[in-house]
Amino acid sequence: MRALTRKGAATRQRILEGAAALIRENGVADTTLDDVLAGTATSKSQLFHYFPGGREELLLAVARLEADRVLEDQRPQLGDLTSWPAWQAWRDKVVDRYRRQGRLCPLNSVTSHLGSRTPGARAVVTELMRSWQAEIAAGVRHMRDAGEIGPDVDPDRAAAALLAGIQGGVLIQMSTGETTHLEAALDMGLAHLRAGGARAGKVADGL
Amino acid sequence: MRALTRKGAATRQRILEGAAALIRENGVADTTLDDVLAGTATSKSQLFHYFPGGREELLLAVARLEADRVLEDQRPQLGDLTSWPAWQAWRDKVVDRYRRQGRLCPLNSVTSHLGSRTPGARAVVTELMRSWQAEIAAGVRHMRDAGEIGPDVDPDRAAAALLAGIQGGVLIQMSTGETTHLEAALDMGLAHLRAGGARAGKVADGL
DNA sequence: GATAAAATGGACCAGCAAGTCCAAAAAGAG
DNA sequence: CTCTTTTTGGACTTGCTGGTCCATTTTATC
Repeated sequence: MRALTRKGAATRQRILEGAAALIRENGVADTTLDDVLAGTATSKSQLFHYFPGGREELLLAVARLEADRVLEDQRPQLGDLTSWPAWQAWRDKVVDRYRRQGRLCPLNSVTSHLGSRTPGARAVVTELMRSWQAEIAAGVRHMRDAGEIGPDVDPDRAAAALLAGIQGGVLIQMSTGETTHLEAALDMGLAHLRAGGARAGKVADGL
Repeated sequence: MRALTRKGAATRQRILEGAAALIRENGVADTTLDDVLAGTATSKSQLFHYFPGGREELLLAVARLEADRVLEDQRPQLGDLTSWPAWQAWRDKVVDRYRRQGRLCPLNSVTSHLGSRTPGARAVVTELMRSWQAEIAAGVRHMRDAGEIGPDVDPDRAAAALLAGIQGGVLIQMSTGETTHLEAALDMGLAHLRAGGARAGKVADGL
């Protein structure tokens, strides 16, 4: 049963990407299976052939696709947080990415629609957050080892805070359409790291 | 037409609160109008009598209700950010509130479900964010005037960053179930303010 | 080229949930 | 007490959308 012709694989991919595109444009709620069919020149039997779980399975696949995109769109900067200019470059890339994306956040849209019914949806997001945070933490660790950040800073916790700021910034952007909050959060997070990371009580002087 | 008997007002309220309770418990997607009817001992004609716009209007009303709750649940601490202990108390209250709330975030649930169809939904969130940020900013301003924070800190931008951290922390909690990120974001934000706000890089551009 | 497996087309079904309607009961006004 | 307005009950309609089914065509394999 694990057979899958080249043609079949192509069709599956076409459906998946077509669905993702539609959702990115119109949101999940306004994207029916028939829309996907029409938009990808496929028939219902094809969709259910490649996604036996129907709508739910398709949506989950789209979620995975979008989750991958999120990290990919931050490369290569995300994997190279080894100097302050590099951090700044990453920050700019993140802001730019979400500014382009506009109000719609396909991943949030999909997962909040699948909601609690599908544990898989949560897993996708959780996993994304985990690796995202891990990469940021690696950067913090690098800077700490390089002596740019005080040794008392917990990389994971700092990364968690930074990540939360990003997520919140994007969430707010979904309502306001502005990236103001995203930028403020990132800038504050970076400033805090640069200041040596809360060496409790001590204000950065030299630098 | 602006007639509304005492009995009528009570019924309307019963429907609204019943709907909110159901949504808080089961999420928007799994809450049908019939569920609301059953849960509030009302009939369909009543629902459409008091909410002529049907489901959409009801959901919007629920969104407003939940938005109000968010700020109310932070009082009186939110309005009294006048000392570091007070800030800490507020921080604890926020964490506690969302820890209690658990994975489900009714407001996010409702608005992301109404999505882009209803501009009103966005407006509710935007307004909530605006006043939330304003109250935080007032606190920052107070601390700055008291000399606890450097004069070069932009209260609005600091508040924006803090707010983004909160939102992101809650968002992540919706997947992970943990308040780790929320706490990390708040703690970092407060630490940063406490450290004097150490020159937050960019020039402020307000909201 | 024959046979099996996969891919495709599209009609059809079923259920649900939003919304409509009309008639009856209750409440208010005078 | 009567007349009007509001409130209520609940059956009914309707449209949409996810999902099923089977016949047909195409592709792989030997």
